[in-house]
Amino acid sequence: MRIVFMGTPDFAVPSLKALLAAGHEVAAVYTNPDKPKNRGMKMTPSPVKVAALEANLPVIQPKTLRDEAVQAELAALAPELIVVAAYGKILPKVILNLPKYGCVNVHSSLLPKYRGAAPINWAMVNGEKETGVTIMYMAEALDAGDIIAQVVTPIEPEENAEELYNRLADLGGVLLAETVPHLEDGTATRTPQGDVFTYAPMLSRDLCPIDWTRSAQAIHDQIRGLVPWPATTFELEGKVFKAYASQVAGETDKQAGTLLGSDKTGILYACGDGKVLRVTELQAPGKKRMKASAFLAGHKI
RNA sequence: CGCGGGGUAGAGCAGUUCGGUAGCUCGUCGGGCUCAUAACCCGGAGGUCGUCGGUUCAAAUCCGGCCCCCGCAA
Repeated sequence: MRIVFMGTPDFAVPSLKALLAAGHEVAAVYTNPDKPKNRGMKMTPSPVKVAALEANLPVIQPKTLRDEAVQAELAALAPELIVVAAYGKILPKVILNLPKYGCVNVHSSLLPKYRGAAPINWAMVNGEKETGVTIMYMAEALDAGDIIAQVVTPIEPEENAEELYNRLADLGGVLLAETVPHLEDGTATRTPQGDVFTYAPMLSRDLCPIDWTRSAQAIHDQIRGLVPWPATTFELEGKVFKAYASQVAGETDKQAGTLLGSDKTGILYACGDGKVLRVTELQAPGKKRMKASAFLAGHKI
């Protein structure tokens, strides 16, 4: 099938590769323009752009899809299907109606739960036991289209959002490759999402500070759910540290937020439910992310 | 020129201000102790102090160049 692919971050790369591996003709890859990032604000291409160039695919990076010239260029590619995976732009109606088989989206949640930008993180932060990937037809409202296919996966108790992200990205590619033939032969189903849904808005720094009065499990979910960005924060020795991994460990009668000390593998804090949280991976200001055991080798707590 | 930190033993750090024997914690190796240990005790190995040059009797430390790394910022 002749497909135009649209995506930007790492999450979209397995989907693109799955289409290629399945032998589809990818006429072009749309991705967000290179942006100045990192130290020195160097211009950085998106992961999808890198993957597309490796595959010798044409890359198109419009600033907006509302521009008529951009739309005409897309129409000229004559896609039979447009596949969108975390592209980062809203597709106007003219584009939604362009391809013969429509526009489908790979979304990393079990819709209608967690529509929006950060479904993986929110599912974990909220302590969900399972999540998944949904392929759906795209509608004008964000992540509101009819569901074509879903795959469910458990959220492992000690997994972090980065690991889950990678798993879901791969699952998305697999599910996409399975689904496209059904679109082509007309056996794909369409299930409306209904009226009940939730949103997973963009992550922000407001979500980062630890509230030690919450339960140890809730804080644990927060820490692992915000990896690698924006990362949960806590204060130590008057400085703001980031926490990247933790364990719920034992009980205490100390007040929530009390620094209980440290052991071989981490720094111990009292939480609101009388449980202890052990921070096992952290990052000091200006330093790199490291195991708490390494940090403790050079710092007395 | 976006802001900032750093390169010292396998890891994490101190030492640099004020040049003078390379140090701490962890790990590792060997031995001891213990019913037992990510416990404790004793002993050992392991470092061109990023690199090139300069100053000096003497440079991890002072001066200059170069290389590399990292954090913030999304």
